[in-house]
Amino acid sequence: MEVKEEERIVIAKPVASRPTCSRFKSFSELLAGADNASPPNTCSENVVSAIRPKTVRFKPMVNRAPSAVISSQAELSGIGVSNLSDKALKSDVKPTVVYKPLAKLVSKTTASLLANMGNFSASNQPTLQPTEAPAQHANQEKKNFRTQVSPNLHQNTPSHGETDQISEPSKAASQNIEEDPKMLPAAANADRPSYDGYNWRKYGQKQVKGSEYPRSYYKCTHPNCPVKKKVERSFDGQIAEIVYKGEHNHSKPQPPKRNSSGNQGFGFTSDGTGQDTNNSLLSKNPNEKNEGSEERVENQNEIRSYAPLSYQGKALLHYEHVTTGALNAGGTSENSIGLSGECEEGSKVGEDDQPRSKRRKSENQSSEVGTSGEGIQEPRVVVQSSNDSEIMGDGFRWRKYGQKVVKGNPNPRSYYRCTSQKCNVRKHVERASDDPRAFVTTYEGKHNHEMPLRNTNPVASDPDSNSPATKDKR
DNA sequence: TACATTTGACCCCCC
DNA sequence: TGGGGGGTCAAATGT
Repeated sequence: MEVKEEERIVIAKPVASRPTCSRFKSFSELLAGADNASPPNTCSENVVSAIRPKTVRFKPMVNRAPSAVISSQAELSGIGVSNLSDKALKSDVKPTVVYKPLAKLVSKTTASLLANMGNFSASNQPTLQPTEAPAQHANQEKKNFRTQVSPNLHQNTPSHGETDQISEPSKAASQNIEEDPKMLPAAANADRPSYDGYNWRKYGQKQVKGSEYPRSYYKCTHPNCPVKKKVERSFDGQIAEIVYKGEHNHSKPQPPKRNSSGNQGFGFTSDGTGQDTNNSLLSKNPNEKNEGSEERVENQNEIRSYAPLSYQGKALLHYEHVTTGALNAGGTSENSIGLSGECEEGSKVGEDDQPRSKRRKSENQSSEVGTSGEGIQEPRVVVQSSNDSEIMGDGFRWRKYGQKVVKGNPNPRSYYRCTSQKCNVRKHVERASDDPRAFVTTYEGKHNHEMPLRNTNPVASDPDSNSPATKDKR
């Protein structure tokens, strides 16, 4: 059957994370199904097997492209866009698309970018990413909101959190893209700038216990730059978590301004941490050391969270996404974001031009990062979300201080503290073992302060804001 | 030919 | 003090 065939393809594909099956079902669902013991499809199994591919290189399979796209979308949708998809998904058995990307207006720039994006046919992206991604990103970056939203609610109201979610999709897309791109010749990927605007080189990947996702290790390619980051991606290709270590001792590399074409601006590709990139790109703030900052965790997984449970229950986090980078405020910024996500490809495209080595060199040049003129961006302000803390669905700002795998649940548990100085409230979040899509949040203590306002406007809103300025100060 | 990614293996840290 | 696990290294592989 068709499915089988695809599965096969999947297997062949190195990227375990992206089960081709996605087309049929989202990975998460598959997982869920697996957990439930009711394997949704044969695919699930296959997928599993595929998960740990041995060095198989991706070959840009013709077939794959479509599938990939689809998957990406699905994933994306799943991630961010829960809204549309939610209904559909829920209603449908098709888990594949958890969320569908909402069609949103895209700025011209975005459109152009998209258009430029090579692989992704305009068809795909434009609809998906451009629309959502941008908006989402902006939000995301704002803070990594984790919203606990009911599945349905998710996107209905594009609230911040939602937006974040949305962004996710974009990210997801980006990620997917990223990954796909990875599939691209290695060289092409090399040192490619991520959304955060920095260039990263993958130096390792490992399956971490308790984590469903493989963890990838990246180093900043800038000479002498100690910054490293760990990226965990969900099978969907979504970034489950990103942790930065160290601070960049250099400004962001300028995005290659090669062609005037839209791509240019985004030279970056997502390393897999697409998120980061988003910010950076958008933000272009030279300052952004966002990433660099000690450790930031971005969880996007949550995006999928479904039902927001009250404190105790299973809370679904939309996603915790902390974009390292700044977020674009407003939808416009989105463009960039969305782009960014997609940009990978675009970026790649652009970068392809240059020899990898050059790319690296370009990094060094980064000093001007901010300027990148990629026309792409609209001067939108990008707010950098502070990676340190994020406003979660519960409306409070939390800082992740640990993660651990607890018995009884294969999923890692993340520990958060309320960032309010006087507040001792803590909570830990973990995926429900029975329902990977659901997050269980347990709170300890009571807040002795009011819930921080969430600003819709990324820039202004966060006190913590990650606005570049603030960060810098920090 | 050069370079990036993959991945098994090793090292070190923490419990 | 030992074991487990995370993080890093480096050869192999592929583009």
